[in-house]
Amino acid sequence: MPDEKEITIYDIAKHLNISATTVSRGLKNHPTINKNTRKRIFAAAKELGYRSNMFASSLRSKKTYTLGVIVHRLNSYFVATVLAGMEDVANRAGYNLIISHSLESAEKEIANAHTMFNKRVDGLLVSLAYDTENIAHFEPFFKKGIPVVFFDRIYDHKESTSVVIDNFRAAYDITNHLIDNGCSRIMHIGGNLLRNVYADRLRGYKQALQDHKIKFDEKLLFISKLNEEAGTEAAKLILKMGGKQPDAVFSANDAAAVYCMKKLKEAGIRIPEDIAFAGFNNDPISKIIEPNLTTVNYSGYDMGEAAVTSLINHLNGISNVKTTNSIILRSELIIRESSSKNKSL
Amino acid sequence: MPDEKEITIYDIAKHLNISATTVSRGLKNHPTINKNTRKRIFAAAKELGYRSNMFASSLRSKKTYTLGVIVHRLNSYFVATVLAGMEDVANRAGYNLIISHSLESAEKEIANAHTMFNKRVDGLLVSLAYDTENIAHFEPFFKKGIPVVFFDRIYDHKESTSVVIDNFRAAYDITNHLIDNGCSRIMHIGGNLLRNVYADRLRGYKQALQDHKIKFDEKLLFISKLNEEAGTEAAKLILKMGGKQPDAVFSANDAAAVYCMKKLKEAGIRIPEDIAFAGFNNDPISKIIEPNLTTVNYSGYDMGEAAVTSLINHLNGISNVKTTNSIILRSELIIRESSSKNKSL
DNA sequence: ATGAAAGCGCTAACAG
DNA sequence: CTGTTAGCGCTTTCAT
Repeated sequence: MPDEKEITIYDIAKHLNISATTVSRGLKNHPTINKNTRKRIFAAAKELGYRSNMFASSLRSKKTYTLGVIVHRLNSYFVATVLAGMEDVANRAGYNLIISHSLESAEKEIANAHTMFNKRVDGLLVSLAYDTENIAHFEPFFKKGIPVVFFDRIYDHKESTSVVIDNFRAAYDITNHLIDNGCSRIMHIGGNLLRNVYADRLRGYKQALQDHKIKFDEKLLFISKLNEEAGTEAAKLILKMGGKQPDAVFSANDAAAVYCMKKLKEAGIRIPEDIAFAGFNNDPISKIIEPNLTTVNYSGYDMGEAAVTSLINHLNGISNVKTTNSIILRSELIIRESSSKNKSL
Repeated sequence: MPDEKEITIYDIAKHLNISATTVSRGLKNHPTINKNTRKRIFAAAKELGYRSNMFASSLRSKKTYTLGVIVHRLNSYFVATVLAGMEDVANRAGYNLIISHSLESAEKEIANAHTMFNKRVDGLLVSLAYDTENIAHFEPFFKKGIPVVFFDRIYDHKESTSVVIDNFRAAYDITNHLIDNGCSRIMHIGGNLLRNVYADRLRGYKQALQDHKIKFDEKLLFISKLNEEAGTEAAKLILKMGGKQPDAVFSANDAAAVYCMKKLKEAGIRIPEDIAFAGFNNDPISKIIEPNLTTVNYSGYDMGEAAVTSLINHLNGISNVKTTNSIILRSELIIRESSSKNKSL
């Protein structure tokens, strides 16, 4: 083992004939240390190959400069963009990210929360798993005053900030768009209603129907995991409907929409002529499927940025959870061929 | 701040009228501690709400039970699968993962390596960024005897293990497949040749050509970043070739293949009749594009599992980098419609 | 502007 | 099987 021994601030202190205290302060650019002394300290640190011992530091100072992130999955274009946004802001502020994923399982999310707690993150960023029923596993954070920010898949809680888009509005708009294109039997492929994103999208859908005097039909609601399998299942369901097939499908995400389209196309259904389609998220696959999928776009990067900014502000005592309860980001409807019954673009 | 004070092993010790040492050992299930005492310790820990202080522990023991992971990007189906495999094995062995991404930039990779080093990870798992030229930034790890395992995008280094598939062979096979389907002017969309994966795939492609007495044509080689833009560029290039267009394209990844196909289709080129296509990685989009894309499949999950297993074994002194230099995983050719010139499946 | 001393919470000898 | 002792490397009063 070529284990050169670690250089500590004491080594630097000895080397410079000053005290460890001064070195510690100097390294942190403490103002009470002579500028020249500081320079010498940094030079010595570099020369000796010093690296700070975060454990010793954290043990003492009780700050870790680490933020925990729990996402529902990693394998998602949207999530990856969020993480990129988070990392940018965090790094710029001197924080590091510990990323973990729940794989959509509440059980794993709970385990991750435990780990984060034990790693003593300074703050936590969470997008809930598909089937998380309550947030008891974050209670320890609240109790200790460790700030928790929810993003996208949020949970309303008086002690934490949420970063979201107006899912209700976006769903309302996209459903209206389908109706404007002459659709009236619109199927909705939704997700677990425990999750705000899916509950709100369903509400928006229902509201749009109601505002056009279209009666909500229970049979046209398909709640699922919104994955490939779910999309295929939805298609099978549609194919079994016989004459009462929908003339449009609004899916709460792009994946389910795309796999549903795929299956229907194989069965000879024409899109959008027979059935129009709309998704949600503007995933890259929405531009690969033919016809290209109408969807809702919102910036994961901005969301990540907003979430971390809010968290760090809070950590610095600049903002307060009591005043900032939620941050709403912009979203936009992207109309593509899959929903244009009249003309193909 | 509702900052209840932290419970330490001393609190437990006092509570139970035993020494801190015994508590420390008991918590770790040290065999020399009476089974009954252990039970009482755990009960007390739970009762008092104890949580271990990893900093104090790491400071003392010099082990962090943390593995660093540096991937080229997060936003990739393959990478996400790898991470899932890694997490499974790591967690089961009591290790945690710190994940970071270089966003394909060598500069960011270097910064990440620094961070990992300062966080004192017990071991490192790396898939290199697109343009990393050397691995000087991992030198500190080698020097300190911290094991580094490369996976997928590896770098041959005498002190570290690599986990890969036989890229040469896979590319050779897929090119042969195209030739067997009657193609002879096969274009290759490749990546940076600094990366083993792309260099090996190019070699496999060339070897297949040579074995069929087809001369390698420099004009049919397009080196790029293999992203959406690159695919589109490749398509433009093909369209400009006039009569000398290729009759097949083998892309070193699915993304470039798919976006190239998309552009060509818009221009009226028929696939596979005019130009056959093959990609690499079996990304979900390969099954969305029409016609479905022939590609090479290999399990990211298995790769993640293998990499972490190897790393942990090494940490436990079970295996040795000097004996295990590389682990080769299985891959398979998946033939779909995009390459079947004769009949559509 | 700098230093001395006292821990932060845990673990690793070494003793019993 | 259990306890005593002595730090790990750093930060933080409190002095000077």
